[in-house]
Amino acid sequence: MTDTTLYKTFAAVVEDALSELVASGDLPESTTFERVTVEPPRDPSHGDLSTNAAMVLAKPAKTNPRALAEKITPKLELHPLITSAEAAGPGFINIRLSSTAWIDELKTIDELGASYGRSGMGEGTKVNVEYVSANPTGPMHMGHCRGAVVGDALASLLEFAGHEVIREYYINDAGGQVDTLARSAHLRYREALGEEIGPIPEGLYPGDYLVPVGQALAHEFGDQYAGTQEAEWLPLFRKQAVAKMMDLIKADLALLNIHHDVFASEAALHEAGKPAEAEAWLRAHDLVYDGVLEAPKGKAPPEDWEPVELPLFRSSKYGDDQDRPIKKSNGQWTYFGADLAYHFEKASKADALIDIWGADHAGTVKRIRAAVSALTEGAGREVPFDVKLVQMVQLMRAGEPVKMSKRSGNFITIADMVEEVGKDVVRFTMLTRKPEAQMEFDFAKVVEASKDNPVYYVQYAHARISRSLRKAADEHAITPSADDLDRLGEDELGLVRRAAQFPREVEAAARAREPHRIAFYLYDLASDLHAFYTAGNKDTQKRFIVEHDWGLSGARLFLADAIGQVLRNGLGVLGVEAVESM
RNA sequence: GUCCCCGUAGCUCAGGUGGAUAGAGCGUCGGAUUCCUAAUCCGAAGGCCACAGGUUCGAAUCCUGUCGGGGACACCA
Repeated sequence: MTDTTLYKTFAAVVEDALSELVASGDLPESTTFERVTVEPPRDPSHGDLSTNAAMVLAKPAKTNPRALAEKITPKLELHPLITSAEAAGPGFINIRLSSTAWIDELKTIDELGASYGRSGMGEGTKVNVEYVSANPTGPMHMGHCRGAVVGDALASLLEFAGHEVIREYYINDAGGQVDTLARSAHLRYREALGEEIGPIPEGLYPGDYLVPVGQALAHEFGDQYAGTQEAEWLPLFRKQAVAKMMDLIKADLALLNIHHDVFASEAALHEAGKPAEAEAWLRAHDLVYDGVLEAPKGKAPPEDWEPVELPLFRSSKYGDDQDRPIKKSNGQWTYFGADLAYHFEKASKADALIDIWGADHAGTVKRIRAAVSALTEGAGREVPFDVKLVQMVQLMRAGEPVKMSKRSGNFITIADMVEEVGKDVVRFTMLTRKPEAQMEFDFAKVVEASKDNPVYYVQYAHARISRSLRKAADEHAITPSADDLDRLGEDELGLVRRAAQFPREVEAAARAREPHRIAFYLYDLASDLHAFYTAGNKDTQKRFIVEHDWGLSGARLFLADAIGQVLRNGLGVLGVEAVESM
């Protein structure tokens, strides 16, 4: 993809000027431009663009920033679209662009359309984003929601920034909690066959969502497993119940418009012998050894604690606090043992890995990071691994915390939530905070005070544009036109300036892997649009549609159309609908 | 005790991987609506960027320590 967007164009212009100074001997041969930035200054009165080049390069050039800046500015001013370049403050170079530059950018937005903001930055490298990965023991509840949305938006963002993305879900279908699920399902199965089961015993899942599972099992198998030994039905019921739970979970995710490409099964990983393979390799490289596990740190060790010899992975060699067991004393794999093999599997099919985890798993980051380093390094192809920890959402209702307990079966599901406030509100709200910060989500606020909700604010901006375009077409037969764009004034170009930052925001957000930045950017863009629009309430000459001045109207509608396009593109990345009317 | 995250306006939060005078929303106060639907806009007040050192031309941002909040420290998943 060619870099046709404005900021990139002028970054190149600055670099060309610097290269000339290298050629003329004003800058040393060894000069690199890595630290040189070209960006819009915070304070718009400083111009359209600002570069720190003189400040960054003064030291190697053995001069002071102002003097160096004086050498750079004349070269910049030769460019036809630069009206002025001057040294300011401690050595910034402030650049002003001719309005033609912004009008060109406006045309670029129109030309690129849905691709405006798309970047080639990722160079097609393959990133695996694993998110949600909720245990298949029940429907999705609020605790999963934030990670699901953040992961999904991040995946879209990386795609938009030029990566190939694999959206993956890891099904923990091998552990003890699946036995509990199977037993709970079996109870419901007996219930469906007409047995009186009474209250759900302690230790089983009480939720109603298992009732239809029991019915389905009764329908499929009749009473053949009703009175038999557990060993006869357990494996079957595990499989069946997990499959049913995954159907439930997929349906819940679909409500948020989240769809994974790959569902990886932990049980399948075991069947394929992957953990054993990893262990063999690690043992051969002295990264797994038989040793005694340290007693748990902190307060008192558990009462039944006794030292046992277990196969341990040398995660401490990679920065973890201690070595971690990959197998239990009963010979089964630990969760970590499987997870290690799982990540190695993923790494073999991608150039980079990202996991989205709940913050309560923070303690296991180091060991997995260690395992990925050890295994991918050993395989001769180190794969970068990044974990995004998503903090808990404190669910509130009118200022009061909403208590949730999975044990009692009393929890707010994603389905409840989407039904109550809508998909777009859930998604956008989850993205209006950086993920590693704790957040509150108050139903009452989000629903009742909906007009104060940022998602409506942004959507309304888009709706206003759509409405204006419709009205112009229906009532005046006017459509956007590029013919008179030179009649656009400073107010209009201000909107273009903001819109032109979208590609930069996309790249910055993708680099930092922080989709929430797009949400904040869209809010700012919407704010500019609303301000512009409202100015037309008082002064009819400032409206998109100016009666009897169809040339100016066409140009303003062209602008409106372009802003709408950027809003659509940004909302698209976040998976939020750009509505036509509200 | 160890590790991770957080600490910015009264409240909820941004702050582009070191830049110029720290920004929004809500709330408070004062304005704008015979409308391209105000789910909007304009203005005012409100700050020791937790605290103390350090790094450098320059720090809310990076480093160290202290304090405060949250979370994790099992062969669970």
